[in-house]
Amino acid sequence: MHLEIDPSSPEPLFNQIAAALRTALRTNELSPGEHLPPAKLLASELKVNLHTVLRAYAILRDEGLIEVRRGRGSVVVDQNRASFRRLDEAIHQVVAEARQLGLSPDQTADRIRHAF
Amino acid sequence: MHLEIDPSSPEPLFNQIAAALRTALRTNELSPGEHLPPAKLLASELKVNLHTVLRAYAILRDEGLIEVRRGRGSVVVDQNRASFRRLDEAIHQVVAEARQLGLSPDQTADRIRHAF
DNA sequence: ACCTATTTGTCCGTATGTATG
DNA sequence: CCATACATACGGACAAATAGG
Repeated sequence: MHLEIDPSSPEPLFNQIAAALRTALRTNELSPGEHLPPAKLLASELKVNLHTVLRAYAILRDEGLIEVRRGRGSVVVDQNRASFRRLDEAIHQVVAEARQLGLSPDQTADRIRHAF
Repeated sequence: MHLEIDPSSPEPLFNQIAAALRTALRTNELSPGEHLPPAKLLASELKVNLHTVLRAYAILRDEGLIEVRRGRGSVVVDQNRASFRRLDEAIHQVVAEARQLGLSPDQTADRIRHAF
C-alpha cells in the first residue's frame, strides 16, 4: 500500500492511518469495490500493531467509506452511496434528537435551512 | 457503582457497561455534574479490564452524555444540553453531506420533514 | 516552580472468539 | 474441517493532562 505515517507525530497513529486511507479513497487510488489490504498485512508494512490498523479501519467504516466484515476483509464503498448513507444516518439522528426535544418537523426543517 | 453485566452474553462487555451507564444517566442515578468512578476503580468492581471500561466511557463521550478528560475523570453532562449538542452536531453533518451531494436547503429540509 | 499522584489516551503483545470462504 | 480476517478482552508500558501539596 505505501502510506506515509510519522511515529513521532503527536497525532495518533490510527488517525494518521485513517487520514492517509481517506486521501487514497478520495483520489481513487483505492477504487470502489477494491479490497483494502488485510489489517495484519498493512500493520506489518507500516510496522505498527494490528490493533492500530483495525482501529483506523473501524473509523472509516463508521464514516461509511468502507465495509469491514469478519473473514471477508474490507472493501471500498462507492463514494456516492457512502455520501447518501451518511446523509440518511445524519437525518435519522436529527429526527431522533428533535423528537427528544419536542421540536416539530417544521421547526427542525427551519434549523436545517438556517444552518446552510 | 453496582452495574449488572453478564460475561457470558454475546453482547460485548463495553456495550453492556455503556448501556448500564446510559440507564443510570437516564434515571438520574447519575446526576449532571456528578463524577463517574475512575475507570480503574469501576473495572476492578466489575472484574473487567481497565480498557473495557475506558471504551465504554469513550462511547458515552461520543454520544455527548459525559465529558471525559485526562487527569480529571468523567463528569455527567446536563441531559438537555447534551441533547441540543447532539442535535447541532447531527444538523452539521446533514448540511455537510447535503452540500456534498448538491442538495438545496429546501430539498434537505423536505427530507427532514419526510423522515419525521 | 516542583514534585507526586491520579486519570485517561495510545500502543503494543497475546489469546481467544466469530464470521466468511 | 481448515485457513483467513476482523472483534473482543486481557495485560502491560508509557505518555499526557490535571489536581493538589
